[in-house]
Amino acid sequence: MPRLNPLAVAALAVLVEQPMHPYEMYQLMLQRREDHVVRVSAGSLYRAVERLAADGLIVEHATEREGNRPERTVYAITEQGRAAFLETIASMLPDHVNEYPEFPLAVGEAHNLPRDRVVELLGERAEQLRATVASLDAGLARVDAKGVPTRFVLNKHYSRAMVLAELDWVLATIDDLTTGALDWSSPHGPHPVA
Amino acid sequence: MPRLNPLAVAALAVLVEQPMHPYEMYQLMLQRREDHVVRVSAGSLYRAVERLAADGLIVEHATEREGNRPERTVYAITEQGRAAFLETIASMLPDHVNEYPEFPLAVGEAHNLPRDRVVELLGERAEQLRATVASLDAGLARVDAKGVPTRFVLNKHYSRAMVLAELDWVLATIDDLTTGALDWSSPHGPHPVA
DNA sequence: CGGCAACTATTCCGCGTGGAATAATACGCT
DNA sequence: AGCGTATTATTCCACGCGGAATAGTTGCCG
Repeated sequence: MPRLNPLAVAALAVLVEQPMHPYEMYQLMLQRREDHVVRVSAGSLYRAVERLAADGLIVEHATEREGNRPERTVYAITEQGRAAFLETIASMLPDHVNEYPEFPLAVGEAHNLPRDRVVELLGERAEQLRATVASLDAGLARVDAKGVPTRFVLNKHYSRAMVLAELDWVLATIDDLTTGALDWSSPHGPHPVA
Repeated sequence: MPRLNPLAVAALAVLVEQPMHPYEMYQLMLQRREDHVVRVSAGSLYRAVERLAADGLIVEHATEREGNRPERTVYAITEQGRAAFLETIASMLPDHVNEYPEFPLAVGEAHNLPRDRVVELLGERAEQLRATVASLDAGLARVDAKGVPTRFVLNKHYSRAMVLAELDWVLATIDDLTTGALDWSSPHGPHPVA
C-alpha cells in the first residue's frame, strides 16, 4: 500500500487521541497550529477521511445529530490505521525526498535580473526570514512557559534551524554580490549549462 | 494576474533563449537537470504551454512536420511573456512562503515512536543527506571544470547549504536523544499543545 | 427584537498534475 | 532483412486539492 499523504497522517494523529467527527479534527488542527505544518483545508480533509474509511484505517464510530443540522459522523482509528500511521511516520523520517521548493527555482533564474535588483530582493527576503524566526521564537517561548516538553514541538525547532540557515545563506550571497565576489556580468548570454 | 507556476517559469526560461516546440523544451530541461528544481513531466508541460499560449505569454512561431509524425508547434515568448517571467522571479525571490515539506510533519509526530527507533531512523536520514551533499558537490565540480560561472548554478549552492544545515540539525538531535538531553518519556500521553 | 455577521458542518466543482496510452520512426542486433 | 526496443511527440484520463457554495444556528449590536 502506498504511503499516506500528509493530511491523512495529521488526521490519524488526532484520531489516535480519541474518536472525532471531521469538523472537530479540522478545528483541533487549527487550534494546534497544525495548519503551519500540513496543508489543512476543510474540503480536502473530508475527502481524506472518506479515503481512510474506504481503506479501513478508520471506522464510523457513531452518528450524531443536533437539531436540524447535518448529521455528524464520528470516526475512530482502527488497528490497521494505527499501524499505517506509525509506518508512514517511520518511512518519512529517514527519507529525504525533493519537494521542489520555489526559492531554488527563483535563485536559479535570478541571473535574468540585474545584480542590484537581486541584492534588493534578497534583502527583503532576509527581513522576512528574520520575522519568521521571531515568530517561531515567540511560539516556542509560549509553549515553553506552559511546560510543554520539547519533543512535542521538535518540528518548530527544526524549522527555526532551517530558516536561520537560509538567512545565513541569503546574507552571505548578498555580500558576495555587493563585493563582486560573485560575478554577474553578461545577463543576456546563452545558458551555458548543457 | 496571478503568479506563474514553477513549470511555467521553467518553460519561459528556455523560450527566452530561443523558440522551441514543447518536446524540445522537455528534453532541454532534462539535459540541464531542471527536473531537480521543478517538477517536470511531459503531460504537465504540454498543458502549461497551452495555458501560456492562451494567456498570450507565448505565441505559435511555426508548425513543422517531418514524415508522418505528429505536427510540432514551435512557440516563441512574447514581450508580455518576458515581462511575466521576470516579474514572477522577482516576486519569488523576496517572498518566503511555507511549502509544507514532509519532514517537519514526521518530526512533529515522531513522539509516537520509541526513542531508539527515532535515533535509528534519523541516522539513516543523516546518511542520505551526506550522499546528497556528495552528489551536489560532484555536480558543482563538473560544471566548474567546464568554466560555468557560479551565478548559473547558484541554486545548487543554495541547496547544498540547506542540506548541510539539515544534516547538522539531525546529528545534533540524535545526540540530544542519545545523551538524554531531549526527554522522550510517556510516549502515549495526551497531546499537550492546546 | 430584528437583522446580520460569525460559526458549525458538509458537499460540490473546476483545475492542475502526472502517469498511461498512442503512434510513428530510428536504431541496434543477429 | 526482420524484429524488438528506444526515442520522438503528443493526447488523454483519473485523481487529489482547495476554494466556493450551501444551509442551519448562535451571538451580538443597536
